[in-house]
Amino acid sequence: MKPQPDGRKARGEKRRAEIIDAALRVIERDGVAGVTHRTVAVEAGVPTTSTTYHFSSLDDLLIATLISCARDMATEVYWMIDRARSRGSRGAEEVAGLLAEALGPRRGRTMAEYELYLLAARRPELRPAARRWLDVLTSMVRHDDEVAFRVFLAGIDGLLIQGLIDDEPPSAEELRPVVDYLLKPR
Amino acid sequence: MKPQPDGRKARGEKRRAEIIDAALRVIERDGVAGVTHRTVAVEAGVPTTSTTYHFSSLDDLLIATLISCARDMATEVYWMIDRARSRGSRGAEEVAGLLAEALGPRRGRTMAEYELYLLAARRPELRPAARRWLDVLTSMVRHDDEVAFRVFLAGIDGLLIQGLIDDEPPSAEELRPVVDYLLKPR
DNA sequence: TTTCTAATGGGACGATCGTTCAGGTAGTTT
DNA sequence: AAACTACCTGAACGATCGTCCCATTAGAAA
Repeated sequence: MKPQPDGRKARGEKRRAEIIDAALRVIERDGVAGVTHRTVAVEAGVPTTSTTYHFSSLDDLLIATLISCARDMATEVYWMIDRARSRGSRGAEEVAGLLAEALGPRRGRTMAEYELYLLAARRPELRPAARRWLDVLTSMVRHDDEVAFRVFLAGIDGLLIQGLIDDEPPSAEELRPVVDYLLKPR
Repeated sequence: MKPQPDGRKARGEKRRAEIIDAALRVIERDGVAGVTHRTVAVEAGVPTTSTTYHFSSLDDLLIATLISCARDMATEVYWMIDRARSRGSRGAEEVAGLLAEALGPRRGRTMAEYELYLLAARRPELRPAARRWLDVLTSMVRHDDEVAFRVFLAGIDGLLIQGLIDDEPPSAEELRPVVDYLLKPR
């Protein structure tokens, strides 16, 4: 890694990243429907033409944003598993806590993630990104029971998407027995 | 029920229903993002102003469409349970078949349903509609085990949304063991 | 028949959209 | 120094958007 290959490119990539961050905030707040060159530019505090310069089209910006979101999600899953292992836990408490957090303070982010799901349903090129956190989980944990593991993955997604349409987000305590059931071997 | 209270209103409501049907087809094909007064009007074969006459705003049209979609979904769930009961089945085969159908021939409709979910996540007034099929299921089946039932509901949703980002839709045979696991008492 | 009302549809207005362009700035290379 | 390149940005273009206006049609009520 060279420290300064090109100061101009470094600044450019930094701004590009800032635009992606701003776009993600717009998605969290208003959904994919709220993403325009102008709303993202205002959110990022840059002129409108800056978003068209760094992304060849609005679609490019949207795809880059959701892929970035998916990478963050996969990273979080990775560290959650790592944390649970270091405690020698089976993970039920960690999973219930993460779900409650995803449906509470991080609700906007969770909605953005499911908008990625739906976008990936219509655009095959986004599917690897949308499956990323599933792949991380699949590759990290031991599969004693293939079917039980698939049920676990589906259960997580179902609890999240159903939690999004609850009138108020469920607490970790409410989710705990369901997660326990999902993780309990038989 | 009077046969003809007003011929004009009858025609009006018929056209209103046709517009909703057209809007649903647009959502299935292009997603909520593809819904505009003009695209829906073209799909329905009516002039643009007709959609603005029957719906006070585009938002009203979108909401009416997704509520209609949710009602259809609830009706289907109702009859699926009824059919399974009349066969004396526990429903595993019916559920697996319904999932495969939802992810295969009826993929567009399924995507539309999950766009309703996400819209409901942002608009509390849509949540009762989005929860409707869950409520139908909850009210119709016996709850021996509350937690197991919640796992079942979450599992269905998770299998559907994950099936939407598979490269090719899973078959009923592939889904069967997972559904069996979800339904098996313990 | 006359009057009233709901539905219809052609046309257009202002707003906002994605995108382009051309000039300007600043860091890199020769 | 000059030449080059990458980034930046104000301004504007054409397309499309939601919505409104107003004349017309047709069924209901008088």
